[in-house]
Amino acid sequence: MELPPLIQTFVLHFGEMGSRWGINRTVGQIYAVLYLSEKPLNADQIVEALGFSRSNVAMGIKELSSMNLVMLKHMPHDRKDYYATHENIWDIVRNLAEERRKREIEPTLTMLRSIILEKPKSEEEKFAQSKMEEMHDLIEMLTGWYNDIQKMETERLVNLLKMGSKIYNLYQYKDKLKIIPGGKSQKKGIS
Amino acid sequence: MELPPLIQTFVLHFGEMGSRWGINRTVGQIYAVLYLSEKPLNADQIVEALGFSRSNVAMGIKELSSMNLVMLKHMPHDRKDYYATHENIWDIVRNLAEERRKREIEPTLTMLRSIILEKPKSEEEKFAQSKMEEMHDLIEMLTGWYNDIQKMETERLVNLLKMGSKIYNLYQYKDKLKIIPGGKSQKKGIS
DNA sequence: CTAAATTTTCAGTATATACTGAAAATTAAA
DNA sequence: TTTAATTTTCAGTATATACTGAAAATTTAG
Repeated sequence: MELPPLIQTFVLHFGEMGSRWGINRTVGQIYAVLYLSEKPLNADQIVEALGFSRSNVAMGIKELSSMNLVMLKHMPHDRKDYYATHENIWDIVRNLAEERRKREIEPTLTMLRSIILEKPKSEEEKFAQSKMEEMHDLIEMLTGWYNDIQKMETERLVNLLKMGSKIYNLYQYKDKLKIIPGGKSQKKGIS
Repeated sequence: MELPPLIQTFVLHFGEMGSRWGINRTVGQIYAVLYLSEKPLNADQIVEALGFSRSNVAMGIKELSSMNLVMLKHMPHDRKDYYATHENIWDIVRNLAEERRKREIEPTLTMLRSIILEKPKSEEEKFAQSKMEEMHDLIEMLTGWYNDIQKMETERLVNLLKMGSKIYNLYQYKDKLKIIPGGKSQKKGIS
């Protein structure tokens, strides 16, 4: 690998981090190289940059594609496949979140739902079921919120994030406020 | 393992899920058994329930402790160590989030900060640096929001979550609203 | 269609991670 | 203290995951 040192540090770190993110070292490094590259790269360029075998790179790309983390591109007069990460970093965040929901949350929710429906055959099972129900309701609340957020435009989302918990200063007055006349619309309370 | 079938399903699922959560099967299953148990359990009871070796259970408990996911308890006239999960499920969520921040986010932020400070030696490095800066700023914004949220009382947090993106209906009027006289307090706009 | 370029698959192998039993360390009752 | 109960550590082994080269499949230019 003969990447500039500054880039190499990032790439290696991303590879290490990968394992904590459910992707392996190879996949993490491939993603990092693509993220930092100004132009899309083909598989041979990635091999060149990282020193993995061609087949390993192919598998890594396959995994990244299945996670919607890279896009296939083509260059004029070149039949090789080129790959790039998404332009907008918020698209990446949204994709990552969605991937995690699908892989880490959804299966658990399904499992919980089916177990909760069963009839408990002992006090032990009854207690366990109540704990599972609690977990189910919590996850459902969190994913409900997440779905709401996922639908928002990025600009609005950023505004909300920047406000942080200060939004609560508004919330506590939700039933007591009224818009000062003169704006585009008037509203009493919040639906 | 001779757990009731309903509990066994949950435990096995949690074990499988563990690998996607950065903990291994053993650790996931131990956690699941503790979560569903009405009383704290000692290591031998966990061995009994799951069929792992004593030493494997010891290591699993050690890892769960280091993640603040289990608490050590003692029973009268019994010198064995007993373990239990936190009572309040929100404490669990907060702990999990904090663990992830420490393990998945903080190291990356540190690495990004140090690289951004270096002088780029080529156009390629310059571009890479700008991408890293973008990533850094995004992560900082998200963790800033997260810190805000982490400080909130659970009840308030739940209210906010239930509102979801409807909160934005409030936000857009933030500079235009005034509290209807007669409430406990009055405020113009938001600090 | 044929043939060259390119990508993908997969069985075998290497590497990393998890698990065990035995032995060491710790704890606390006597 | 001593000693029995209990927990923890660790070297060796088993298991799972990652990686490779060679061969198969796919793609496209001619």
